[in-house]
Amino acid sequence: MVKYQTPMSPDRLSRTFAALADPTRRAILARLSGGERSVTELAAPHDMSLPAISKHLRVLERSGLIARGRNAQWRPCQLQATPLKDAVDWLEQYRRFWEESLDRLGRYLEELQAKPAGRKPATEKGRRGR
Amino acid sequence: MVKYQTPMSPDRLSRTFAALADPTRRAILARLSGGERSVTELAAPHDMSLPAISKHLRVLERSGLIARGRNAQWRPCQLQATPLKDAVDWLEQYRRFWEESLDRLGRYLEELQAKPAGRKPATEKGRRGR
DNA sequence: CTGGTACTTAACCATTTGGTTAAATAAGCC
DNA sequence: GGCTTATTTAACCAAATGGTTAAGTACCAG
Repeated sequence: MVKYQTPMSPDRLSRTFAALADPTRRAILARLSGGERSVTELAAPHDMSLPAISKHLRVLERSGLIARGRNAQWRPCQLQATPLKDAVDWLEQYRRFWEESLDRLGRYLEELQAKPAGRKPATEKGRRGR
Repeated sequence: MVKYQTPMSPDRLSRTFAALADPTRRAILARLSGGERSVTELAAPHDMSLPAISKHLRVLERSGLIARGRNAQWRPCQLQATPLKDAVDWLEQYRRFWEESLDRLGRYLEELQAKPAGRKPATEKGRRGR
C-alpha cells in the first residue's frame, strides 16, 4: 500500500529559512537593506535572466521577507522586518547552547596552548567512551 | 544556445539555512538541545520511516548542525554550535533594520490609539512617502 | 555461528526548485 | 494608436528534496 504524499504548504518559518538558503536571494536582501530597489536594479549584479530574478523575488515575497509596491512600470521591492526577527528569535533559543559550547572549546584550546606541545600521556588511552 | 547548469555545491551558510527550512529537522535539533540522542530516539516522535529520519540526519550533518559519533550499534547525534552561530551572525546584520522598522510600526499604532477612531483628517493625505 | 537490534543504502517516485527562452502584460511617451 | 521600458507568465528541463519499501551492514549477545 502506497501512502499519499500530501503536498503540505510549509509554515512561514520554514519558508523564511528556505528563502534564506540561496546566495542570490541573500544578496538581494543585502541590497535591499540600503532601501527600496526596482527589479532591474536588483537583477543588475547577477549573471542571470530577469525571469530568474523574478522567481527569486516571488520566493522572497511569499516568505514575507520583502513586499512589493507599484510605481508606474516599476515594482519597487522593500525589505520586511518580521520574518527576519522571527528567524533570529527561533535561533536565539540556542544561544545558551552555542555560547557554552564555544566557551568550552576556547578554554580547551587555551589549555593546550599552556602545555608544551607534543606531550602524549599514556594515561589518556581509551578514554573515548566518556 | 543552451547554457550549462553547473551543479555548484552550496556554501555552508546556504546548507545551514536549507537544513533549518524543515519542521522535522528543527524538531530534531530541539530534541538534541537536551543532549545526545540515538537515531531511534530522534525518530520516535515522528510519523515517518527510519530511512526518512536517516536522510534528515544526513542533511543536518552535511550542514554541520550535528555531528555523529559511534557507540556500539548506536550512532549518537550531537548538536553543533558553529553553524547556529554563523546563521545568527548573518541575521544580526539586519538587527538595526528590523528594530527601527518595528519601532516605527509601534509608534504608528500608538498614535492611532491616541486619536479617536474613525477620524479621517484631510491633512494626513499624501504623507505615506515620509 | 546465529539471531536480534540499530542504522544505512539502494532503488524508486512525485514534487519542488532554479534556471532557460519566448511570449504576454502594464505603464509611460510621442 | 504605436513604440519603449519594466516586469511577469508560460512552457520547458535538469537536478534536488522528501518520502516510500526492501535489502544490506555493523555490532552485541547467547
